[in-house]
Amino acid sequence: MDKLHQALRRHFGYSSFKKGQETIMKSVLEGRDTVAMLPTGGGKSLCYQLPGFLTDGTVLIVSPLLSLMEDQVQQLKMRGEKRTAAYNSVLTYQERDYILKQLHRLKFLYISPEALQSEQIIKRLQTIKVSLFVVDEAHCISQWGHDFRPDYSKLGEIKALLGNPPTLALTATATEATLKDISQMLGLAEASYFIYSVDRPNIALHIENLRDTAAKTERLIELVRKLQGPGLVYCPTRKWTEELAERLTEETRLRTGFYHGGMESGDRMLIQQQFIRNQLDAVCCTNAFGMGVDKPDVRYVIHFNLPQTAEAYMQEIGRAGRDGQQSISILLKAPGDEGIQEQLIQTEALSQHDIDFLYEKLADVKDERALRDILQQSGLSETQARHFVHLYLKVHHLGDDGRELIYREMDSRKHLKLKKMAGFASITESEGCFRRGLLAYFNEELKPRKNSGAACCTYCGLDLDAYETKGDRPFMNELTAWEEELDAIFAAGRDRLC
DNA sequence: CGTGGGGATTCTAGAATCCCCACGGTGCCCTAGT
Repeated sequence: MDKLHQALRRHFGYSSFKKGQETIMKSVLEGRDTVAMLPTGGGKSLCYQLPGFLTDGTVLIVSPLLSLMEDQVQQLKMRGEKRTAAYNSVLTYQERDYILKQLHRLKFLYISPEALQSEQIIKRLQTIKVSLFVVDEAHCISQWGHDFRPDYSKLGEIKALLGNPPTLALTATATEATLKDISQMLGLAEASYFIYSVDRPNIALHIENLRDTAAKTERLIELVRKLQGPGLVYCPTRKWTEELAERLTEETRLRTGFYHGGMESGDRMLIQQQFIRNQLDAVCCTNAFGMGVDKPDVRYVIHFNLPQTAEAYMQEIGRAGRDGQQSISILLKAPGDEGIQEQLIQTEALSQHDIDFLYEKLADVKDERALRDILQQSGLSETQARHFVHLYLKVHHLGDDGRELIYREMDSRKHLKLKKMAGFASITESEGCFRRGLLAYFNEELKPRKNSGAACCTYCGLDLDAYETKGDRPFMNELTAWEEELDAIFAAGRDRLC
């Protein structure tokens, strides 16, 4: 048995690797920069955890969500690896100080791109050996780094400040253009690429065209009532998640919840936990729900509106059928769906006129905080202000006025988003196999389907009845929920005592 | 594009109606002053 297999057995208790894992790890262990795309549930974290055990130094993992970091830290600790920590705003000052002092003893350190901007932590990281620089959910670099979370675009600089340690970028869904963007932003000129199919053959792809929103609502109720759960319903706005959850509860009597970014973090955790523990049959959610929700048996994902991009669609339907069992994704369309999305993109970008106005207001302000305060008072949203400040500081650094560059950047971001949106809309409208069209967007060819039991898509023919509930289903039953709750409390208590 | 909050207007002194405008989705971050 070779070193990798031995370590796999010793640290994780597995006897074999999943597809792709071994080649990716070998690349990492040879010290090469590596970009890897593995399907959801393909065991991405193992790709840096195992090499971490086999090399000296600390593995630094950039992660997009606090909850994701906490989950990973907990899992590693449960496996017996105590030299693991997450550095973020959840910690108290003392806890943070402790981590900074103990940095050289850590095997795995999880951190957000924002926390990684702190001079203090960079200075400390420069004194230790970073054996591997990992960017988890690396598509966030491309998806968010340009505007929503600009700190993602600075990871390349930080990697350089740390002496360019070997780097591993991991994602489940990316087009060729996104992968290029990731490598460019991280400064990976000569990375090795390991790209596996984005296709999920066990998820049937269904599209239904309906007259209007009212018709979609009726159809949704009918579907949720009939389909084998549990399932997710992706909604376009926060308000829709709440309204549809209420309608579904009334009309189907199933246990339905809602989830969006405007909720208290405690409520968000509760819904996630209830969904994972099968205490909810369906969750109506915005695109906030999903990353880090590792539930194997989600049976359906319904989209109440067109997602903004094909990447978003793939990611969201990918939350179904991680156990490999038959699952279905249903896209409900109605004329005018794109209008709302398009308007969102249009209003988010600043016009030349806005930019001129801001330039006059800012004149000689140099301090970043003062900049942001003035921008907030100008009626910009927080996201708009952050995006502008990011570009403003970047072009000022170059020494000229930079206005032209900002015009162009804003405009090209907007057009790129509109293009992606129109691209996905046209895939859903074109004649022919939907899966083929979708895979073509990711530069993939549809291979002959081995598993003849799995349906492909609406065009190729699928039988919705096959996805209906079989036998009795657990209707709203407070006693069951109460007993499960108690079990969970006892289980948690036992863990603590051990 | 579609919706909803809020201010202004209306006909006749407090509520009904209108119109305009803002908003819509994704998450990190101790900022400062109690």
